[in-house]
Amino acid sequence: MTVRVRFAPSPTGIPHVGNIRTALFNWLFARHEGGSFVLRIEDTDQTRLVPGALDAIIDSLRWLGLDWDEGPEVDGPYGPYHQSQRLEHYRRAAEGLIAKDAAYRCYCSPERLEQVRAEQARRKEPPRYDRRCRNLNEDDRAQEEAKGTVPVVRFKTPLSGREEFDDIVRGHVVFENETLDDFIIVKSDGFPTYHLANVVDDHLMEITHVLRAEEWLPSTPRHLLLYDALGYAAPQFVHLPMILGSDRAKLSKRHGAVSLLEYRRQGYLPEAMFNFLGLLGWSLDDRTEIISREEFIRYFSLERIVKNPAIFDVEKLTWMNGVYVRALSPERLAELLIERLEEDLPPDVPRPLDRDYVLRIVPLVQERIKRLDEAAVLTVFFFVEGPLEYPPELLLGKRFAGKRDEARRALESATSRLPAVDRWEHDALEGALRPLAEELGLKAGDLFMLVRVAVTGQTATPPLFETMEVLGRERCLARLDDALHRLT
RNA sequence: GCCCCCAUCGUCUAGUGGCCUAGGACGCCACCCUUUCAAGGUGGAAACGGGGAUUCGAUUUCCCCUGGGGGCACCA
Repeated sequence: MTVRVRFAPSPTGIPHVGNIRTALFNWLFARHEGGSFVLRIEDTDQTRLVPGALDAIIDSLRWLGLDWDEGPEVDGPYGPYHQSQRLEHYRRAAEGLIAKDAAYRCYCSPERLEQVRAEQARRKEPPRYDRRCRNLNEDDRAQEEAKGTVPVVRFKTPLSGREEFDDIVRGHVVFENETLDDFIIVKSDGFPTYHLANVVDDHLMEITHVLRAEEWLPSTPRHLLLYDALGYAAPQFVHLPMILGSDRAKLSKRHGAVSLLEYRRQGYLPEAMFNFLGLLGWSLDDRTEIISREEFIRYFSLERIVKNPAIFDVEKLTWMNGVYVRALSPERLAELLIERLEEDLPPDVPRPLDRDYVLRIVPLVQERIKRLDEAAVLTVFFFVEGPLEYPPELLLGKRFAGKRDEARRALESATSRLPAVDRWEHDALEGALRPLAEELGLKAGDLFMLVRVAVTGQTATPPLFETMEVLGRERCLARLDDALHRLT
């Protein structure tokens, strides 16, 4: 039997890293097994649809390279892949259950249900449907129908017995039926609930393994009951550990950056995110951190999925992203940087950026940025034309604090010495300034810092002489001159 | 309140009865390299929640407790 798995998001929000990790594990399992990865959209709640959510889902998956074999935009033999287009299947299934007396119509109003729950809460009882409509007779039903009450359909849960199954990561799990209630399978608007639609589709689409987040574990007995009542064979269940926020609670917008696309915006690379997410709840061995997509596919196994929840640690993601940034080819990094810088640089910097120029900057920043969005601050001075903006005190720094004259003299010497450098290249520049420091009785670093600020307006920059080389003679001398004026 | 799951450094994890004086990684600290910032190198601090039981021997098996998480909708 070939493996068929699915990722079944509902378009009710932007997918967060936990959702996508679930997609990733499904995808990895399918690719490892040579099976199929299905994308199914669970849009059965018409009231909660969020515009743009579907695009965000597709965007997120594509960004990580999680391609699906069947689903939206990819026709397959089991379509359609939007549940809202499969209502007939659910309706038929529900009717079959009613006919078999495995389900029944319930006419209780939401208000009454609310009351029941409130009452149960008061008595510290578990909130459950009190099964009032479970045994309605023909007359009762006719009466309700006559009143025009639109019913829901509830599953007739056995009052005793138990549901058990072997979860691939959890092991043997048992639920007593008496702790379950008669859950709704068709809402009054005629749409199925998750439970029904999910079971019907997983069966119809011949899904072999259900990999989903652990939050679904408690509803698995309901699904088992449905599979059984419908006469379907249940798939293998694989409940994945949750990904929690730093407060150990379920991920929500409350946790700041949680959406995958938000990380993309911050300048994380898809290959780093892929690697990081793949290691949240799964590991290859006791030492491997950097794993390529091919290796993930080759080695991924359900057996090595961990049971305990994981906290999403951005710090480690950021480190890993740095590893991937450094591994990029200069050409690729230049490409990414151009796109990014054109976005982030001040508006007066002319676009488009010159590719060859950026290519010269790349080696200076590659090992200094962990995220793409750090590039702009680190490189603005390469792009702005006029005088730099920085407070004069920055020139003085710690070394020349209160010694303005000394700083000015040093800078003057440097400024007058530099024009004589015939080749404006880093080694020649260093060859001019390093001896000068000694002549002036200054530590090389102190003189260099003075020049660095004059030329870049910043105290943290790529190596000074390489930077000056890229900036070019004219711009450097003009900035040196400008700095001198600020000191007088 | 009821049900279910989980439990190794702050975090991600290795570990499946003796190989553990518990390994790796991020982060943190120190030192080295160094013109700043990084990157890199070296070293360091840092964990088996508690109690029973099984066993010659438990991080590893079982039970209880505690702690954490999840679920209990006409949401998925």
